[in-house]
Amino acid sequence: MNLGIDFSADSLHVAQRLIGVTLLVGGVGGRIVETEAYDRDDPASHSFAGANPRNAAMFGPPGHAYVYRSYGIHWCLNFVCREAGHGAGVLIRALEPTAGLGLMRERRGIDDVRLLCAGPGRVGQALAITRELNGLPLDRPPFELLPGEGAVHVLAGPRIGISKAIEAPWRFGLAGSRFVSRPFR
DNA sequence: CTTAGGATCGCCT
DNA sequence: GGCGATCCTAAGC
Repeated sequence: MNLGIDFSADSLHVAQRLIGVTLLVGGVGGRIVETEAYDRDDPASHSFAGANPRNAAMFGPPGHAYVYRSYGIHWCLNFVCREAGHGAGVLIRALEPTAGLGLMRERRGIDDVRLLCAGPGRVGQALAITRELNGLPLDRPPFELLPGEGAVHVLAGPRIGISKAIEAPWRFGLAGSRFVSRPFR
């Protein structure tokens, strides 16, 4: 049970509910300000063509991590949704840094807070995400999810960096946040 | 401000 | 051999 978030729900629902929630990995992280939903019948999803060694965690139990290597360089973090075997998930695209700023600056090699976690690859580097975390449950260390404060206004728009299903408005963000990877419009 | 190229891994045809 | 759920740097308007 994480904050009343039901990870067995639809990835679209989970992606919106995660906005405003604080994500920490080993005590380092911040408030989630941007997510993207992916689903099994979604041409842009890693799970679209079925399970393989790389995306296996996406077909595992909900409420666990799916970590993948992007462009052979970056590590990106997803939260698995639906039931085991379905293949849905939510990509964590950006955080507003709130905890472990010094460590994140060191790992990223930059000072600008605004750019520490503004993008899925940057989140991975700042939180030291690696394949060791792939498949691990989100309700136990090193993961920690903390409830957001008050109501949040969530914006939606097309997902970024994909070439299929480019029109689906399955990217979500915290209205007014300057920590998103790209503005909503 | 926008655009272009390189880095580099795993699964695909 | 091709192509990404990306990011950084450099160069051009």
